[in-house]
Amino acid sequence: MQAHPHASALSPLVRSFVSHFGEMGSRWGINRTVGQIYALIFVSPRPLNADDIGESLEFSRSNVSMGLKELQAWRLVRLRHLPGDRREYFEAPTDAWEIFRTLAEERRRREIEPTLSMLRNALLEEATTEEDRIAQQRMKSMHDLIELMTTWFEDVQRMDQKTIAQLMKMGSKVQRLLEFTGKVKLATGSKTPS
Amino acid sequence: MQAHPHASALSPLVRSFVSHFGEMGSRWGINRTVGQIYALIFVSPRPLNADDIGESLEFSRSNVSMGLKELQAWRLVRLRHLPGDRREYFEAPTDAWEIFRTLAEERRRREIEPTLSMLRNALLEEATTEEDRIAQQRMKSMHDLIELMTTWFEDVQRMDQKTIAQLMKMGSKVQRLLEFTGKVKLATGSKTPS
DNA sequence: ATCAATTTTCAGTAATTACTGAATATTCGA
DNA sequence: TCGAATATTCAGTAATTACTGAAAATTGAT
Repeated sequence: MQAHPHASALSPLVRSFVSHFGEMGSRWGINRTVGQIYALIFVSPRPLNADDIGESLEFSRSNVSMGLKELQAWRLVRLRHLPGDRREYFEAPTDAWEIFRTLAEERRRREIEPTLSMLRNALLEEATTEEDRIAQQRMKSMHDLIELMTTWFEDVQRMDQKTIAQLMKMGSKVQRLLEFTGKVKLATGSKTPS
Repeated sequence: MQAHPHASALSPLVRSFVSHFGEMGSRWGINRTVGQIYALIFVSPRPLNADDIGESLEFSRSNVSMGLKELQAWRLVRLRHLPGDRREYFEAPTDAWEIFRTLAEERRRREIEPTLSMLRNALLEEATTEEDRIAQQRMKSMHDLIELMTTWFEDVQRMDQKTIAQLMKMGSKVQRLLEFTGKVKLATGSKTPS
């Protein structure tokens, strides 16, 4: 049932991780192949070259090449050279926060920004009919929420990891803190020093 | 250049909104058709039936039917009946926060939960090789981050909208508050009353 | 219970997207 | 500068996904 005998065997552990990312990738915009390549690089203890990948996953060389190109465009993998080897090797950042930030940024650039810009244009139009007025109202509330969230996200990204984690662990207890603050009246000299 | 003469004309405003959602939908898991149907319902001042939609967007009746089924599965539209009309009408929640929450929940259920569960299983395996040990380490950090974020998100979802908005508007100023708290030592009797 | 209105399903087809191998281009060491 | 090693492109094909029209199922009014 196993296809070719010459694939560098992946352990069952890695195999299942890789195949899950394949599935997930295709539920996403990313295709199955790309998901699998990423997963493989992510768990690999050393940088991999295109042949390693193609062999392990049994993809054609050209397919691997395209997949890597896409992963680089997403900034999820980076190119490296190993001394005394002409081939290109790839590795993925292992820090989960960093990965998350990269993904979020990239998605913002590709999906959120174009949407915001479309919405802004739509809101500049003069609505002539009642239908359009209502449509615009709804677009406005969508626009405002997206903008609020992205601004917030930018802010948060500037905080250091430990602080974010601390905040997240507090969860809704932050709320109480906020109420508390309402009473104390925080001295707001604003602005984070970059 | 306009295809068929009998489509209920959409205003340019609505048309561009709808088509943007089509594009975005296909970048997403959702397909173009479904994105457009959703956009149309979202901006419509009144509930729409399948024929309305098919006519406006020039999709076949069956395509609309499937699209609506998917949107219902995502809980992005809901079915309504108009008095004295046997047909099914659809409308979308207009509150942007509600939509966001629905989307987030649904995605969690479909994407995050299965991933967490795969990761948990992987972490239970006994790693026999060094490779597997390293792979597991990385999976663990991914697992922990996802879990932290989802738990946090659950917490936040329980807060009321106004509070969330308030918090988001503070952005990174929360950090200062947190530092401040460190000194005051907040009385933590924990747990939100459900 | 009947039947017209309405919705859903589904097999076939169209459109899109993914993948491959061969050809081309690039890179780097000698 | 040449040529072997390596990487990329691309036209053709395979696989997948989306869409349609016809048929079946469901619904609700009478």
